[in-house]
Amino acid sequence: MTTSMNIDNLKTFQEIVRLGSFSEVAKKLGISQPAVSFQVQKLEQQLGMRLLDRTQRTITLTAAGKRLLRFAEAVETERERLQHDLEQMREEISGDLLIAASTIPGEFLLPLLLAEFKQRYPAVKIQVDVSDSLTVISRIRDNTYEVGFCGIAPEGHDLASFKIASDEIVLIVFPGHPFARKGEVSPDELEGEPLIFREANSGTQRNLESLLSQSGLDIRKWVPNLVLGSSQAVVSAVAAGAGIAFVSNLAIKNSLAQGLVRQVKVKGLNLSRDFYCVYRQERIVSRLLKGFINYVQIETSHIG
Amino acid sequence: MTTSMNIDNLKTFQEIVRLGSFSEVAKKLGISQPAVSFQVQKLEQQLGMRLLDRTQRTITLTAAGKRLLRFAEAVETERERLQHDLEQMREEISGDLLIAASTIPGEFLLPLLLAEFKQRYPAVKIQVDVSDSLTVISRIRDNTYEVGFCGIAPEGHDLASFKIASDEIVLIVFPGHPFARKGEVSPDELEGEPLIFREANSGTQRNLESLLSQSGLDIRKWVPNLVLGSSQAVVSAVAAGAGIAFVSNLAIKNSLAQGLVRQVKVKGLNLSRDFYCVYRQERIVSRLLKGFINYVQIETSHIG
DNA sequence: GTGCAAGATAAATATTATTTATAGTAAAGA
DNA sequence: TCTTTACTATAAATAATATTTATCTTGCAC
Repeated sequence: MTTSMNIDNLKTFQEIVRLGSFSEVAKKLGISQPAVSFQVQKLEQQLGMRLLDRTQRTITLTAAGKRLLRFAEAVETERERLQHDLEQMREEISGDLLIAASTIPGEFLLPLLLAEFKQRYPAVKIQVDVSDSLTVISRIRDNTYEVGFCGIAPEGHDLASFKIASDEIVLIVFPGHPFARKGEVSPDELEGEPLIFREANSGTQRNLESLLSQSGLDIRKWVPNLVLGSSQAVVSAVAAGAGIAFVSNLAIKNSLAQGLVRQVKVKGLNLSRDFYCVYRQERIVSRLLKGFINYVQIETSHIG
Repeated sequence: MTTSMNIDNLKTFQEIVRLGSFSEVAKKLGISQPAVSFQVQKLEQQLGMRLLDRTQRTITLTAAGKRLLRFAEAVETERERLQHDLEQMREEISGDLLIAASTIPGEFLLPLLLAEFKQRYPAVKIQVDVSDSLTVISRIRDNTYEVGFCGIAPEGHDLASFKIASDEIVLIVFPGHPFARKGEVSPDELEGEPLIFREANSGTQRNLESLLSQSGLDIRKWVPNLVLGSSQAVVSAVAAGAGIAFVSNLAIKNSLAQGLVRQVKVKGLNLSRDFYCVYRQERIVSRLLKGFINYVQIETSHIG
């Protein structure tokens, strides 16, 4: 009966008092009107007192409501101070960050991560250089870069690392394609299918080729049906029915959910890889680097 | 990403700092250890910063963690003040409360409601007198009582009322009884069944008899197999297989959920009724009465 | 190394909040 | 007085979140 009290509910309450209307508040907060009703009911039940006398046209605070309003304001003030101080602590984090990344992380993982990081720590300047996984690791080892992101966990005790994401190269087809119904195909069946690629000299493409050949599938013997300039373009082309393609599952989350493309298993082919954040433990001296690694850890902690 | 912040999470956080151990906190708060982990993770994600450096043996606050702790303490202080002031407002509510109630509300609804009310407003003295629904209404109308609870919504504009509960008289049998499998029986099938009753002169029993006879079912022609002194005793006897009985569904919630008895429909019999809280609008002058009615409204608002 | 203690994680489950659709209600206008 | 309107309340379904149980990982002590 004495359940948690949610700070959002308090904000809703404050807005109600300010605007004098449940539906206005709902509009303003981008939730439905019943949600506002329920939030008030929850507060009233938690406190065991009526907070608002609501008639059709007017909403008046009860004595208890007035008291709660003061509480809400006090909490709000404190919360703003907290926010401010934390910002402050983030501002203190400034400087340059030198990041080495291999293709997939550099293309799919880092853009989002870095955008959010920059928003939180605006004073930080970031440079990302893309190469392959082995180069990333050796550049971290020789101190050319401070942090690296790659598809190989480093050996040896000089480098620390943690997993940031799981990735799998998958075959995608457009939903009307015969493969879509089968769900799984054998490598032989792929021959003759119109394949869509990235440009042959792009990192993603080279990566793909080497990965597939490791699994015994040499895609170079297939003539590409279409060669495009970005992974997103490849996905769009598949969705449009122009052919089939191998892509990272990190690139197709949305398109899959929207049903624009279908994922098809290839028998005997398992191209899942983990990606790691790599750094030299003893290089973590700057607050910036420490903050960045903390940040990456927290933001990726939910990933399998 | 900037989701609600829960005051319970703050408390958990404070406890962690105090006890220095997730599992201890879990034990103390009566939740599982992973729940504590998750709460901390949620806070860290909301604030985008690491709050606790946790190694196997020790847990240390980060700078951000220290700041959050101060916030948590501030909120806690404010919450205690709020609590205190609301108690105060409740203390001011004192005096005598004269309640008239008909049998079912008096027996099933009010005990719980009044117990909680007394706990909140300890200074209040309550007297409940039980009679039948019509008497309740006329006693409210003539100002003998201040509030009434009965199974009839009053006519006329001098009395205000609102629904507090829905009740249905149902036939219950023990789970092994042939009726239990059928789920529905006709009134004729009831003849010869061992019926269990309350004493003939109890309010509940008289009520039941009149209700059933209104539906064309005269139970007085059946000889009771067993006569008991309380509704709970009747339910227990049915659960023990001593016979079948008509009872209010308000009395069997638990027993039903535990599978001790089964509810059986009787064809053509619909004995559902609503119960109301009744009062004279213009008599609500005392803070006590107002507080009581508010309280009842809030506590029963979830009822269909 | 082996075992232990403490936190992290995964998957399943329980709980809670929110939405959509609908009902109910007082006030305003015809 | 009847209808319309502009609100809030409610129900049922759904979505989102939190919690639990079971298991895993890891650093530390022995």
